[in-house]
Amino acid sequence: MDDQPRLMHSSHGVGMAGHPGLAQHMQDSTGGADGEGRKQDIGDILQQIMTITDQSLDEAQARKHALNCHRMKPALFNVLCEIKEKTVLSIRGAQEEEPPDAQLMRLDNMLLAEGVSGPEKGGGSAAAAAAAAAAGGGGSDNSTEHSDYRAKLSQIRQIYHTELEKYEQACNEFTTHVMNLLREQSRTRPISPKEIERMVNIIHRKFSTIQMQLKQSTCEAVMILRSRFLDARRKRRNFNKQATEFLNEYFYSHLSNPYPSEEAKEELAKKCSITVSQVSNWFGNKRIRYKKNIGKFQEEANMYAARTAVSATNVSTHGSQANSPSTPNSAGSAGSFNMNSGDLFMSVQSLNGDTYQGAQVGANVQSQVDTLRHVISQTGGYSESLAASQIYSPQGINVSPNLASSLFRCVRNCVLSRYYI
DNA sequence: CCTAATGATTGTCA
DNA sequence: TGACAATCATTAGG
Repeated sequence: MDDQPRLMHSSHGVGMAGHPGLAQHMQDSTGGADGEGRKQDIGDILQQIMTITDQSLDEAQARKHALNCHRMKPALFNVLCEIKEKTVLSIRGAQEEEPPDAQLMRLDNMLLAEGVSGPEKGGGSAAAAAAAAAAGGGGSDNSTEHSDYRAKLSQIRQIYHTELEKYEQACNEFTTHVMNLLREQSRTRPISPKEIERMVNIIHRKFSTIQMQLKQSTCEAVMILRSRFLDARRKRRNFNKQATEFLNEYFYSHLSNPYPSEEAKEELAKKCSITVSQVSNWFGNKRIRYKKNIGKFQEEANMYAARTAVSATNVSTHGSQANSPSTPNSAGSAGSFNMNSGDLFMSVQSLNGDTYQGAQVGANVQSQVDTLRHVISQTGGYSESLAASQIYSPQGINVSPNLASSLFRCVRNCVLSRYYI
């Protein structure tokens, strides 16, 4: 406490606690004749008061009692009252009510929003979810990070509440102690109930300052936790295998136009447990990387084409519709788009396609043949659809048109010959 | 430890 | 605003 709690005088003439007959004493003390003797007495009393702290507790109590019973005590009391009245003016100005603290309100709001000072647990998880949403994160270990965040937040919450309780308890104890002390002192010096009340206010203000520091530290802790959580989410995590497969499936089956609509993105996001923006990122990356080096992705493309063909065939053979098995739901549409609508995506490739590598083409063709063999053996022979699919069209191979055409024919013949055996 | 793969970010353009 | 291109930063495999 930097500013000593000074006793405040209430309005003039208010009775002092424990001293209803103060005026009487005052009049008694002013009319005396033996001034010298009284001065001596007062000097003694003051001396005793000054040395009271040097004495033991029992001694002090005894001395206090003796002072209370001293015949000059009322006179001393009056003097104290006079001094107090004189000092009141200089003190009064310092006792203004503080306006509601904006910073405290901010802290309170934040603690409430973060679920630290809220009514019940669960606010923490909401905040965690909000943080996750803000980070745009998803992913497989989503829940573990959430629980980690929740655990840390509830730890903070617990510490906060424990400390708060401690402070409140200490504040109450101290207030009671001071009030008792003042009541006790009011027997020897003039203290009004209002002054006691003011003293209590001062104590409460001091404790609320401490509370604010606690709130501030808690807020800081939450912010640090939150930023760490968000940073962790911002870290790159590879998508799980299944998610990548879903994305690749879509990409290669829509190779002619690998630009999923918003709805398609949402559906993919749902299937892959990632966000729509992550889907967009993935397609953005995929398109550009595919375009940059088609050869590298050829095998992957073949694999997914084969896979979709297989699944399409399975669907068509097991399903009730037996009309057109050559048009698998996604691959088929892409294929037909490719053939009819001039394949914008791939035509871009043809224009700036400078990645021709002879050996690579050989490998590509070989891998295509292998894939097709595999597909045929799986499907029990179904080649027309595959021959028409964009993967095996001349445009689908990143070579000069003539070479591509001949290779394409070669592959198709190979396939057809196998089929017709 | 090096390197390729890959998800995310940023700046630019139509 | 979405796509693209370049780049960053992290992960994973040898």
